[in-house]
Amino acid sequence: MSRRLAPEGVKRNITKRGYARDEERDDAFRQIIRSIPRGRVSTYARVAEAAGYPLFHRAVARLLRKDTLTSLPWQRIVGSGGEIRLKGEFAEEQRLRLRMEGVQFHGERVNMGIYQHELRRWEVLD
DNA sequence: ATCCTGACCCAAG
DNA sequence: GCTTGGGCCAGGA
Repeated sequence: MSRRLAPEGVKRNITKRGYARDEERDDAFRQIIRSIPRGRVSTYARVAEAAGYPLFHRAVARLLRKDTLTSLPWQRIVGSGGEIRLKGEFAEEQRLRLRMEGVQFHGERVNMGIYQHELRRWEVLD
């Protein structure tokens, strides 16, 4: 069976909790993140929006911080404008990983004009 | 409940 | 170009 993530009718854009299971939201994020191919990148905000949860960019960052070991290509998520948002050695690790995938930088930033991946707005589960 | 902080973002200046 | 302030959501103290 399949279902749309963030189905119609789910309330969004409101500041109260509890309108969607956090786990459901995180699954939506994981789907989107895994859809980014090698050598391409996307941003926190775009992942959130594509998953059906605009304004939840910070939640994407939280997930990546906590969920690094679940085979997510975390290095492919960067800040708007291609900025690396990790700090210190972690930022270096991300740059290294991206460069190994062939992503080139313009100064400190990823060249988004070339490497930004156009995300599909929804994904099918199962 | 309040306060602080963060792998965020964007409009202004 | 960069810096700032305000907005955003959620987790932890």
